Amino acid sequence: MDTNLTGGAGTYDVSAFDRPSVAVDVAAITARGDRLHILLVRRGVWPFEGRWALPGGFVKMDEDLDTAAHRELCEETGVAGASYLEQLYTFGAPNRDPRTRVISVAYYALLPGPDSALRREGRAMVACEPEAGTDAAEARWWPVDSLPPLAFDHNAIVATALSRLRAKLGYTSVAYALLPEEFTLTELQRVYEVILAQELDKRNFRKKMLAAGILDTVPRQKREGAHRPAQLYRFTKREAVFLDD
Amino acid sequence: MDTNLTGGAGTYDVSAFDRPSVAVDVAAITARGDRLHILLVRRGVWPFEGRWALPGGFVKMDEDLDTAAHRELCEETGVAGASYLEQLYTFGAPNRDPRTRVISVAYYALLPGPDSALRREGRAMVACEPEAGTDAAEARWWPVDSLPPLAFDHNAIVATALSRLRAKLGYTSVAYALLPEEFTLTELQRVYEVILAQELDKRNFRKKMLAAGILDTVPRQKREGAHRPAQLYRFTKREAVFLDD
DNA sequence: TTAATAGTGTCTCTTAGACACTATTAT
DNA sequence: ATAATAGTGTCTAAGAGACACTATTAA
Repeated sequence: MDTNLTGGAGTYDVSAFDRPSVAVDVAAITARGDRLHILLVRRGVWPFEGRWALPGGFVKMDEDLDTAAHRELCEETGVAGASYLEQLYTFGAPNRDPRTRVISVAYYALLPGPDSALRREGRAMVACEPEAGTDAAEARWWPVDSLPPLAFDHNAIVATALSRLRAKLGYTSVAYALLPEEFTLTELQRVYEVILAQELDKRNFRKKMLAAGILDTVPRQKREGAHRPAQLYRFTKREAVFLDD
Repeated sequence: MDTNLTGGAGTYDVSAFDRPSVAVDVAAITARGDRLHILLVRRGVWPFEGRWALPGGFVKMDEDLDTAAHRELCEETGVAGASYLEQLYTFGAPNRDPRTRVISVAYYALLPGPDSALRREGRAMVACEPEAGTDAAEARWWPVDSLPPLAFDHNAIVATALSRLRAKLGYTSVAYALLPEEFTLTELQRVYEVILAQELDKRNFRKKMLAAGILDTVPRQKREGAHRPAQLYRFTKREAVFLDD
């Protein structure tokens, strides 16, 4: 075997070593009802055939990692409108995949729920043409607090994603990615409560959010049901900015 | 080409796809004098021959990522005593390496300086048998605020490492990894000042550290120079615990 | 005695959190 | 009128940060 790593300029034997495969896996998260949900696909092939897993797959040779994450999410689940996507951690234990050495770069994605998901149920997936030959047999949103046992080390990936999301909620405005463009303060509070899994005080919450200077008032109200209509807001920037600036 | 991905249990054609190579790169950080330093190696081979780079190399087929990071650090620089090692981010732009597609899992490592590095200079490297065939021609500590242009995207990796370290300093006890087992409060403060690149108030700093409950007083003093001796402390746990617990 | 560093307390301001009532709407 | 949700202010406690002097040692 010619391991020509030390040769002169331009020489490098690409096939000299066995190489691990590189995959991306995506934990797509949304808030609906009073729980966070994760998008899972049921595997149609060995290994873990029939088990639920995160959408994901192998990175193409000329493809950026972020691009691969978007693509796999879209191909396997039809979800195209991720409003936030962030690299999470790279999982590379030698035996995490029974097929061969697979190193997985895990991502998490945030999606706004279906309209008014914070009150009632609905269909969340945005249209996206699935490619032929995908391994996913079925895709479904699962509430995070009652997940089935997942394929590979995907339970660990989900746990990492949730703890990262909880942390980021504290010092950035990521919450924007789980909400529609315009929303009421009650809806915003609901997202925080769902992620943190605890009730928050209404007055303190509103004080803090308005003081943070990340919200714009929109000259419109949301009227729904037999009660006082609610003021609508939007995030000044639809990106995750740091608080305290 | 037989792309047997969908076959029955146990069948999977490992050679079906072109695969990227996977490397680890390590930003090893220490504090000496009044600056942070990073350990760089000068490349002896194409590409970027002669340029300085982070120690790193390809992940072996059956090797954990963390293990690979430790190994590369040790092989290329002789540094074996990293007291903290954490995965940082995975860099995978398709053209970050001119040889072929290389996806790099970046780590950062923290090392205590040589004895009293916070006052005077010294030799920091701990013994470790370098293996034959390493690509590194030379290894040196560089002050982070005057780095040369590095190979690949290594300047970006260093920047990421520093900002992560600064952030973690605020809510964990990682600082332990940059200090010897026993140290004075002044030395501890020095580490904080060097990382944050700003002076801190002595009284407030000591109040906060002692209140955090992560330090034990050791029944010993450090006497050095013509002045009052200083009380020695050690971290209750030599690991990065969260503050506020 | 001097030079050098160790060690110590108070006050102020900001922030987080507890806490309960009025306003507006549809029916 | 009633039911349902929107919207609002005060007080207290804890933490962050500004600030200056005394203590101990070697030479």
